[in-house]
Amino acid sequence: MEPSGVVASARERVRDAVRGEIIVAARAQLATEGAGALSLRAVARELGMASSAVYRYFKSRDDLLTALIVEAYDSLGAEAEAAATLGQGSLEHWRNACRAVRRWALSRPTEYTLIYGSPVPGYQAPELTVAPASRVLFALAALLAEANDAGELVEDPSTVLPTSLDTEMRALADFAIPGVAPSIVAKALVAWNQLFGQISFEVFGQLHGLVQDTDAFFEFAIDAMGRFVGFRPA
Amino acid sequence: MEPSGVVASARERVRDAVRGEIIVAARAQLATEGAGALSLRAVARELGMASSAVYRYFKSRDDLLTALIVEAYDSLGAEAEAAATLGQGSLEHWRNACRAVRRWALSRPTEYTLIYGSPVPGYQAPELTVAPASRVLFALAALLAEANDAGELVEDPSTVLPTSLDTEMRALADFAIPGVAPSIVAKALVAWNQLFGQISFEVFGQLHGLVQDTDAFFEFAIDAMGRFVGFRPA
DNA sequence: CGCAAATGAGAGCAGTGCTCTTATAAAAGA
DNA sequence: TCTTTTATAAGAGCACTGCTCTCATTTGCG
Repeated sequence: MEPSGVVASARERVRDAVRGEIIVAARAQLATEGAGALSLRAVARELGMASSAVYRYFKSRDDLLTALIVEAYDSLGAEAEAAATLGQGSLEHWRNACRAVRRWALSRPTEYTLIYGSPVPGYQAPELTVAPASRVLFALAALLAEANDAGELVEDPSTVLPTSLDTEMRALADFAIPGVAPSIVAKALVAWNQLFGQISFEVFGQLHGLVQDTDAFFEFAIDAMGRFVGFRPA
Repeated sequence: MEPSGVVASARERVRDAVRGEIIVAARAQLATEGAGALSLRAVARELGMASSAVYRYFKSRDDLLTALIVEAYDSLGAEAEAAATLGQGSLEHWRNACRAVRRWALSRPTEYTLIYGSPVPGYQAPELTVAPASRVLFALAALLAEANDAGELVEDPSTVLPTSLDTEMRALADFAIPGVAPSIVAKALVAWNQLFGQISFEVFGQLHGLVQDTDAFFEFAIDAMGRFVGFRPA
C-alpha cells in the first residue's frame, strides 16, 4: 500500500526520525573529521547500531552525502535569500547577501567545503541537488532584477561584449532577470565568481599570511564588486 | 656519510629514479581516479612491487601527496611566470598570465583540484609547499611592479581604503611590489580571487548550464578585472 | 672480499564500503 | 485474535585501504 504522503504511518514516522538522527550524527562527524573522511561505520557506531542497519536508510555513502549536501545548499540558500532584502538600497542588499554567504561559510566551513570545494572523490552529484544549489544564484538574480526595476543599476556604455557572449547573456537575462542589460549580467557573473573565490580562499586558508583583516578586505571587495556590477551607491 | 649533494652516488641515483617512477604512476592514478582516491597500494601494484616497498620512498601517503602538490605548484608557477612576460603592454601581460593559469587548470584538472580545491581530508600541507605555492602570486606581483614602473598602472582616486586595510596593503606593497599604491594592491588581490574563483567554478563544473562559451566569458572577465585593477589598455 | 646498509617481500592489524543471510519485531489481513 | 507479510536489525564476510612489523635478499662501499 502506498503511503498517503501527508499522513505518515507510525512506521514511517520512526523511520524518518532515525534518518534524521543519522544525518545529525553524520553532520557532526563531517564537522570534526572532514568531508571525505565521513565514515558510515563510524556514524553507525555513534548511534549504537550495526553498520549494515544504516544501509536501510541510505543505500550508499554517497546517498548520505547527498542528503548532507542538499541540506547545506538549502541552509545557505535560505540565509542568502533572507539577507538579500535587508538594508536600504540595492548596493546594500547586494552587500548583505554577500555577507550572509560569507558568514554561513565561516560558521560551517566543512559544509561549505562540501558544496563549493573540490568534488568528493568518486561522488557524482545527482539531479536533485541542482535546485537547492541554484538558490543562492537565484537570490542574487532577484536582487539584480529589483535593482534594475528601481533604476539603481547603471550600465557602463564602455563595456562591450563579443556577439557570442552577448546573445548568451541576453538569453540568461530573459530567463532569470528580464530587462537587465547583457553586459551587466556578465559583470554580475564575474562578481559572483569573485565572491565565491574570495570566500573559498579564506575558508581554505589560502589568504593566510597575505591578509590579516579579512573582514575589512571582504567589505572592500564586495563594495568594489558591487560598484563594478553597476549598483548605484545610495 | 652525508651525500655530497651535487654528485649523487649510484645508489642515490637509482633511488631517485624509483621515486620518480612512483610519482609518475601516482600522477597517472590521480588523473584517472581523483584526488582522495589515490591509493598507495594501487601504485605499488602498477609498478609491480609490494606495497610495503613504497614506504621506503615515501613515509606515508600524505608524503607522496605532498610531492605531487609541490610538483603541481611548480608546474603552474612556471607557466604563469613564462606567460607574464608575453605580449605587449601590462594589460596583455596580465591577460596572458591569467590565460596560462586557466590553460594549465583545464589541462590538469585533478592536479588543479589538488592544490586549489578543498584540502584533502586529513592532509595537512607541510611547510615546504609554501614556497612553490607562492610562485603564481609572485608572478602576478612582479607583473604589477613592472606595470607600475612603466607608468601603465593608473590609480582611481575614488577608491578609498579603511585605515587598517590601507596599512596592511602598504606593508604588502613594501614587501613585494614597492611603489604600488595600497588601493591597487587591494584591487589586485580582489582580481586574484576572481581569477581563481572563476577557474575553480569552471573546473568544478559550477558554470554548467549557465555559461556555454566559457572561453569568451573568461576573456571578458580578465579584461574587465585587468581594467578594474588599473592596467591601462595599450 | 666481507660487511653493513638499503631494499624488497610478506604477513598482519585496524579500518573502510558494501552485500549477504539470518533472526526479530511490527504492522496488516483473515 | 491469530497468522502472514514486511520492515528492520544484526552479524559474518569480501575486497579494499594505510601502515607496521619481521625476515630475506641484494647491493654498494671501505
